[in-house]
Amino acid sequence: MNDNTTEEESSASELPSGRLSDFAYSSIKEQLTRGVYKPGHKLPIRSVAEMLKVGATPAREAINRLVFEGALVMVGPKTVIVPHLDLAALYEATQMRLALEGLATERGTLCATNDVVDKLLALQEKITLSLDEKRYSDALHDNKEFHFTIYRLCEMPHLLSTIEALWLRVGAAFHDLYPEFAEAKYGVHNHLAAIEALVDKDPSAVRAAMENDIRDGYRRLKKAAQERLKRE
Amino acid sequence: MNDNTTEEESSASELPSGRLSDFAYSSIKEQLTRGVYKPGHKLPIRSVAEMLKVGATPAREAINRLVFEGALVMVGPKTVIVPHLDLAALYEATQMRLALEGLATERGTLCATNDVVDKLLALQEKITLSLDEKRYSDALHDNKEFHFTIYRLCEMPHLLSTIEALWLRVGAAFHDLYPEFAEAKYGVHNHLAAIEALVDKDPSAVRAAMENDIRDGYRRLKKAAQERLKRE
DNA sequence: TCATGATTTTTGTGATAACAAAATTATGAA
DNA sequence: TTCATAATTTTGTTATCACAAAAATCATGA
Repeated sequence: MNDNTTEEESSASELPSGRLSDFAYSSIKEQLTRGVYKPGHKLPIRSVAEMLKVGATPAREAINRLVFEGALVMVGPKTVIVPHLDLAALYEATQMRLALEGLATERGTLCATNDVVDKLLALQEKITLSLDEKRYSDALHDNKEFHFTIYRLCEMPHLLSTIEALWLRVGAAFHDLYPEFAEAKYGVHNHLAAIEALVDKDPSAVRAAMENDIRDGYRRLKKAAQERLKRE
Repeated sequence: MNDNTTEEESSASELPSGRLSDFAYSSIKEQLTRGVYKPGHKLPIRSVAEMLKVGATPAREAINRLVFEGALVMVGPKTVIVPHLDLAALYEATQMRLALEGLATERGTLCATNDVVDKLLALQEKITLSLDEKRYSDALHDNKEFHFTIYRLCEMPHLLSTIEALWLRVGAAFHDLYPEFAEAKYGVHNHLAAIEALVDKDPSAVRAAMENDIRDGYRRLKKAAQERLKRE
């Protein structure tokens, strides 16, 4: 388990290879981060099973795992849904992100090589380009890759998978307002500051930059969520 | 899911009520924290199922969940075992504990009432008494309760369950050397400092005390583990 | 004694069916 | 309409079985 970390995403309907439970898990997970389902959408075992063309057992296992991770929520003994916007949950996730991603950043900084810096620079360029061309989905994807390229440096596998679960949790509940969220040149300044500090091998400076990035994202997401909630 | 938080432990073989998966989960979990199994002990689905007198499905689900939480480890495609002593894992868990429990402490401090302070004082007295009478198991239990009484104050449910998973992970791998670990008046000074700072409503002071407690525990556990590893 | 290959046993996975409980829909009265 | 209740459908849970793959055991030869 915990093969979360280095999976390169697969664009379309991948053929089930390996354990069907894992296939079901990553399928639902991808649909969640792509915003296929609206908040409140029900995910009954049999429907998921039929959709993915697997039996009930793998579907059940995948759903349970996602509930456990917080990417889906149980609102009744027999009803699992995609989570609604929830500012308290967003706040909690953000606080945990600051603590955990801050830790990973600081610990990883000293292990950074030139390769890493190059990769980060390349990623940042891709992000900027994607934003200019309004390909928000790509921008979000590379933004995630930027963060995790740093977090992977510290070689703490469980820390990494815990952070991934947090991203998934936020992504599941807030994906549908990512477009408006991404509008404002998301995180460019913070990313560049992080890279510079990384070159200087200054752990607390890198951490500060990343924390700023997280907080900026939180503020923007919160604002978008509040406006959305007001409108409804 | 995540009914982790406020379960009062049940001393003996509880009767399966509610979902059998949950029953299996808490049974194994309790056995793990009680140190019933030596590190390296295999936990095959069918054996667990037979032991708990449930079908294979609930046993499978419980085991998978514990693997996911890190309380059990997979060492092969078909073999999960109780984890061995692993100093790197202990270090990683400690770093995460410092980040997360520090967060919970700081956030909870301002919400503390007099009731809480009284409860903490009572717990600390129980701990000291248990240690004097060499009832280490009781001391460990109340020590955990002490910590979580503080962590619960911030009302961040997912943060809490993540912390619980960390305790379980450390407990599963290191339980068998808790006696030697607990010998030295574990944490008394730090706990008292935390209580005082809590009365003063000084978040960073409470956090510092709790972090000290975590670090002291880490050092002692590490030392005991190193000696154990050398002896073998 | 130890390594290596073959054989047997064990084990995880996934499909399926039965059951009880929950969720939904229909019904009826105020 | 609105609310409570009854009927019906949906749904999660669990046990069981078959199968393939892994693990353990045994046999063989150096």
